[in-house]
Amino acid sequence: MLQQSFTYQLASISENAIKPAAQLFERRFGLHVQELRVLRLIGDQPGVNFTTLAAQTRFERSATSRILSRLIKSDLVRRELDEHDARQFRLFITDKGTGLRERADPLSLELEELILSALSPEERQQFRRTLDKLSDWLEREFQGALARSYKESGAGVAARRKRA
Amino acid sequence: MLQQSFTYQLASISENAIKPAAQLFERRFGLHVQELRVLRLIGDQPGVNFTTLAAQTRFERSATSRILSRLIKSDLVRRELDEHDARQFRLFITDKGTGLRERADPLSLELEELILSALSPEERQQFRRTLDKLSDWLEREFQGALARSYKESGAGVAARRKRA
DNA sequence: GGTGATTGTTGTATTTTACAACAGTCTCTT
DNA sequence: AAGAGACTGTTGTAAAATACAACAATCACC
Repeated sequence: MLQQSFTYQLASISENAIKPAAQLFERRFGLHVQELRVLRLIGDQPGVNFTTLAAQTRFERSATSRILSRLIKSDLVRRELDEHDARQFRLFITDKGTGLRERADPLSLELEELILSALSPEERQQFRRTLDKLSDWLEREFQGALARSYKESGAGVAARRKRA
Repeated sequence: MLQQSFTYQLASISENAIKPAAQLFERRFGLHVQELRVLRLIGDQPGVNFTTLAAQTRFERSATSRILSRLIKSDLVRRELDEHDARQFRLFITDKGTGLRERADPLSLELEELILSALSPEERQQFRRTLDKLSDWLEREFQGALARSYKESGAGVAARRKRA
């Protein structure tokens, strides 16, 4: 095979791993992985509000909001008004939601096992450590470093984007 | 932070790394990364035909076809009819395309350097090895292993998909 | 009590992605 | 040599994902 760029390789791994897994979840539980992820975030942080939640999902607030309303309609999540601030909701997982998680979480772990089964235990450990390190750096520093190294005139950027 | 699923972490790394890089390329060269990738594939395999190419891009043939036509219109790629089979084209990179690559490729390498700069040289090496191993396994075996472990009735699958 | 900020939702435009139909060409069979 | 079927690459279009901005309700502060 050709010399593969690292970023491409990463993208392709994550796609090859995620897509089939996502389909499996959808078939089994009738839930998109994104919904499952929001469900988990709420389950792990009883009483979160929307803004905090949306910041963790890495999709748009609007998307998060729609996912949320589906979860509520399916009775997997419920929300209460915050007693101190009527603008906010506090979100909780329901018993039904907990039940779903109890079935879904083991499958997630199994799948992860399966994906990583190509690696030896040491490799696996090392790999996770490296991933942690890398994702940390990417979230915190990378964007800034990139901007510093490759900044261009604001005008140029804006102009190009319009045209495209 | 919460216990992160491995697949989610991968996706988020690749997104955080790729998106800003892609924007940079677009600003600099007026080319989407996908187009750049197709350009590279053609440059590295002078005379490829469309089907082979499409199999390597990991997007749809239709998408590949449209990307290709943009590259041709921009005079970065040219195509000849295959002399033995009039159904096929053979694709070549043009001088203009080569010129573009000569400017774009170094930037790719630099960016990759920057992304991986969080890791020590040993980590980096180990990381790439692991990625190779993993992507290999995912491409070759994983889908099959998944199907074997988690197969469900074909009817059920089809039915569910209709409804969704 | 009025101004500006914040919370979460909704409408809508834009882009991406997928699917399927298609014309042209080939291969193989009879 | 003619017809069936398979292949190549392109195109139209539907569906889904994504982004953006407007919005009503509420708050906080002067």
